Amino acid sequence: MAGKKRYWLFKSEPNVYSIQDLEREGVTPWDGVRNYQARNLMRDEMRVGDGILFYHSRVAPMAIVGRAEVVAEAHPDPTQFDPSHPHFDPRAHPDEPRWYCVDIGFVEAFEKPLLREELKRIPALEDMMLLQKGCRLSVQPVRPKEWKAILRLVSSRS
DNA sequence: GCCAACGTTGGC
DNA sequence: GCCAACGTTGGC
Repeated sequence: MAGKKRYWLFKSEPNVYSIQDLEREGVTPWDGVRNYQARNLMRDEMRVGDGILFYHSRVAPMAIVGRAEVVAEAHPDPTQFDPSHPHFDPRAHPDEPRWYCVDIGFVEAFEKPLLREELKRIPALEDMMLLQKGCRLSVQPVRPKEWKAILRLVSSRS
């Protein structure tokens, strides 16, 4: 039996990979993640069909800019084996991969991005991981009530 | 650009 | 296995 649908938030610097890039490509492997906590979430927790909020970080204005979904479960991140790639990891071997990634598919780009500044003012999002001080996790879980609050906000503005 | 918060590495 | 040094992330 399939598990219950879960929700996630993926951070990305738009100069590196933006929601427009995802819209153009349709599907992309979320490679290059080199953090064990994020890897474990992708490898062990994510299932096809899970919802993803796409967040633009380190840019003004920082915002949730769209929605994606998990379209393929975790597989070894190919960039770890490629010596010419910036994310090459000499400690990884094909028979014992160290890093994994899921594939994500574009769902929608929000007409009006939800700015970090306004998210901070929404009571239902008070405990959201994204908004906690010092949270650097680039792939993180989102609670169902947070997902609902955010989608409600999106539909109320379009 | 700054720097606090955090994760990883490596000497012991 | 501790922990200081180092590197990185990412909000501001």
